[in-house]
Amino acid sequence: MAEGYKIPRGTFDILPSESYKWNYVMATFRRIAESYGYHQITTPIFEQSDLFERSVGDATDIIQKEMYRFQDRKGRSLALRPEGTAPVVRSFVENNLLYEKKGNRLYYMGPMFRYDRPQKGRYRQFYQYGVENFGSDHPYIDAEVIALGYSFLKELGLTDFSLEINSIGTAKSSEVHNAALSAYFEPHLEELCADCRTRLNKNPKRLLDCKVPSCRAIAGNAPSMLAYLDEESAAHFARVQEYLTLMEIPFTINPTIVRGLDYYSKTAFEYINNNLGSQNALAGGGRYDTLVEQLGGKATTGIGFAGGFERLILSMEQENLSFGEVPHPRIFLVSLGDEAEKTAIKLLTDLHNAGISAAFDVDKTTLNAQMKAAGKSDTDFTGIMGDDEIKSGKISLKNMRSGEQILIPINELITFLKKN
RNA sequence: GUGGCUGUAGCUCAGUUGGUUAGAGUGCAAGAUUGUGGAUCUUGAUGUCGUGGGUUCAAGUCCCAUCAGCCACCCCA
Repeated sequence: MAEGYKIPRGTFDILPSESYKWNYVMATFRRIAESYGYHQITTPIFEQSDLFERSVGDATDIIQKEMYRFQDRKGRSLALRPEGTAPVVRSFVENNLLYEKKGNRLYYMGPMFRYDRPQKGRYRQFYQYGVENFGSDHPYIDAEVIALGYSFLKELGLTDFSLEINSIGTAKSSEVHNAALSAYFEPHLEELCADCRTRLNKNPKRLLDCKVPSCRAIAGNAPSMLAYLDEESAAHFARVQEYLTLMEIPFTINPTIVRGLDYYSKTAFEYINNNLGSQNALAGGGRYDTLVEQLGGKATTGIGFAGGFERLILSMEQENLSFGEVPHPRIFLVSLGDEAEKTAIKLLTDLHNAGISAAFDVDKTTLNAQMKAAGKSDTDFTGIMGDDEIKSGKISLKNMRSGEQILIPINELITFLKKN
């Protein structure tokens, strides 16, 4: 480390002692997604930059200041993906997945990149899981996608979160609402905070959940999003709620949920954990009925959500939840003397070939040191071999949890370990 | 991108108004224990005091810059 290299800002290593947590949540997500009939899709971590500019929205912070953009040697403008939906839609269109058996229920996991100021729960390279469902605009599908996310969080044991849903209507009704908001806030321009003044032009809906008290007071009487829903969106939203109720999924309606990406329409939802500090969104998503067509595909509706693994693990740690079994060897071999060491190494090879995790510490020679190493490894069993055992072809097997010790023939060890 | 707090051993942290060889707990290693781990005891190793500059006879301590983490804003996963 003479050079003192340091990890880039906002990134982190997943160290060996933490990896099992990541594997656990990833495996759980995969299991839940597959139980809902979803199939995994993996897309590159970089794409043409205009894929994101056109879908996420030119004016959004994600595109304006957070995207890692670069040129390759041929001058192509590429970007490290800041989110997962656009690439999946790109692949869906490019590969005509609409016509594939496994094409319209997709899930993905992988790193995303956003040049943000790092904070707990917010990183420049972060890992997301998500699902996308194409081809049906039935409100049941909305409820099912929401249910998938809900089941996942529940399956992990999380309880400190809430599901908030909203409908942002169609692009048309949203425009009308924006106009109404502008008309409403315009006269109050002087009283608004600096952020809200820029929001007024960029995205008036954002004024609705400003945290500044003076803005809040004004926003209190502002025209609500729900009041401006077109008939179809309103009916759709009502039915989504009916299905969620039928599925016994608790939710609250939060008319200030906006979502930061341009492509959303109708249903929008977030899973919020209020103990996480200011980065409190566990996952979020919504319907995007025009995105596929916008990206050059046949008009196809879609809905999906994405969540961050970092915040998930943080929440689980806060709630003291289990990440499954901590990896440890099944058996640790201890040998005394040269003959025994040879036997141990042969046995170790057999164990590895049988797919049993087995450990051995050649550097430690005394029994005591080896036993200590065995204890530290958190092994289930320790197999001890000395002169006595070698002569009789047996191994002393100590159960490290109970302390019990038995003597069994070496050639029965693998069978024994598979059974116990 | 804005404002604030912090940075000393692998980890958690102490370090008095600037003063000589920078400490503790934990973890790590060895031994007590050359056929039995987890408890206890003994001993031991480990620090560019985030980095770079400055002030000073003297800087972990003061000043400036820089990097990083955290908190709030912003944004969002």
